[in-house]
Amino acid sequence: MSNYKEEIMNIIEDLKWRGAINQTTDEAGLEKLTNKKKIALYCGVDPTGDSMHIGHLIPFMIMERFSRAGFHPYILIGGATGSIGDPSGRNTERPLQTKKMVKHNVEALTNQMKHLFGSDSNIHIVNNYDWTSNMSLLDFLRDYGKLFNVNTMLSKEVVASRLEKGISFTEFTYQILQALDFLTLYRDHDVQLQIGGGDQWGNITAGIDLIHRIEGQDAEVYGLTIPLMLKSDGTKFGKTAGGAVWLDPKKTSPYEFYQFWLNQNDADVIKYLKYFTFLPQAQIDELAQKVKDEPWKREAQKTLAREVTKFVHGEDAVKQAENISRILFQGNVQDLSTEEVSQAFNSVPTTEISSDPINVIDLIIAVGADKSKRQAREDVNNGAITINGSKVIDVDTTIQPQDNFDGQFVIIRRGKKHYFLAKVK
RNA sequence: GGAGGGGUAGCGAAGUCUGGCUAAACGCGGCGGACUGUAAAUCCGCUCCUUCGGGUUCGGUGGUUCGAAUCCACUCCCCUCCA
Repeated sequence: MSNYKEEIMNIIEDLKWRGAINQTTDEAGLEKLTNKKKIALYCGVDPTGDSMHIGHLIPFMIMERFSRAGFHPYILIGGATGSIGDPSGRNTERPLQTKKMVKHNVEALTNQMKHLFGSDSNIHIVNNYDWTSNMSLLDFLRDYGKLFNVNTMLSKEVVASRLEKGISFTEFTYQILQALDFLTLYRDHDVQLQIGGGDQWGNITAGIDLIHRIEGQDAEVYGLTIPLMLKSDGTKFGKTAGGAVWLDPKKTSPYEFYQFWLNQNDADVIKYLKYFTFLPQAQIDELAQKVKDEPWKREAQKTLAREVTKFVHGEDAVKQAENISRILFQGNVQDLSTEEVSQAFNSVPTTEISSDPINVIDLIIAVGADKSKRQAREDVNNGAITINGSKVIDVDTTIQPQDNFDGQFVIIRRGKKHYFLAKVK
């Protein structure tokens, strides 16, 4: 594979091709600047939860692209802004998080990010709590409040849309805090570009305005927003039956993560390849052609799953996920050795059972494959249940846990791809 | 404080006047199956629990009744308008 850095002519051109740009404050100016200077840039993440899901990857992929192209990205964790509440994207007031919770989330997210980008990454992580927490109210009002025109603040879409239902002064002030972040990063780290979701436009321009006011009109700063990621059917990207797809392998196993990407449909897969992988344009175009010519091979989906899993969980996780997938979908579990079972089912829900003979229905419940016996019976009657590779269609079947895999495991499958493992004590 | 409206299964929403035919329409979501490419779309089935006898449900409590989501009383919560 060719080097990403050499591959692209201009980062902005590349982002455009990848469909990663919704709007910019001055595209021509930004393109010119990025051509002659490896600028610093930032995007913010508010600690609204203690774990990241693939939605967080959307801005991160762009940061990583900048990083690989030699730029200097900063990821700002909103220890301050997160304790205020961003009114963007909401039509009601956000419940305040306790300070303790914000702190906990900040720590959790920071750790996850460090892990995601690796210790040798040149992506820096900063926390706006550091420059906000000790500012006095009087300083805030005198130094910055004076520079914000309430009329302008009111006219921002996010605020305007809330005026009817009401917005607290706290949330109203959010844009000032975010503007202050941009200013601080501009001063301390020469950050010249802020990136955010489409709903961040107002906050980003607030920052640019503030910098212009304080540092002068010729301060060269830009904003760029990312389009909302939607599936081709118009539904939200990144949700599955089980909820969000998490980056934490404890919450979403690498195998499940891999499967999520593998299962993307033809209409979306190229869009995701452009967005979530670092593959060069030529290779993606080639894959796009393959989707048209031989869709059943699912080359594009496989590549997408491999690349994204590699980025998030590493090469070994990809190998393991591919291995598990091959066994589960192409082979017969009965052909597996006991050793292979424990490998392949490492990330599958596992329950300990005794070695006594057990009724199928009870086994299904014990292992958590269904939540009620009623449902379990229905699934058996529908032919949805497979034990150790053979279909069970009689609800009165008795399973001998010791019959397979050296008496160590029983493999339960519900439907096409839900596997459960019973470990015999 | 005053006047109205509302709380029904995971969600949305009928049913309440005219009590039983209502474990409760319909839509969404979810699950399974068919088709297929571990896709999308479509189609079919299921979607409170059960030892399959039954049991427990319509904010809560108590009542009327042979019988209540439906009628009555009290109570809690939510929304809108007025003060």
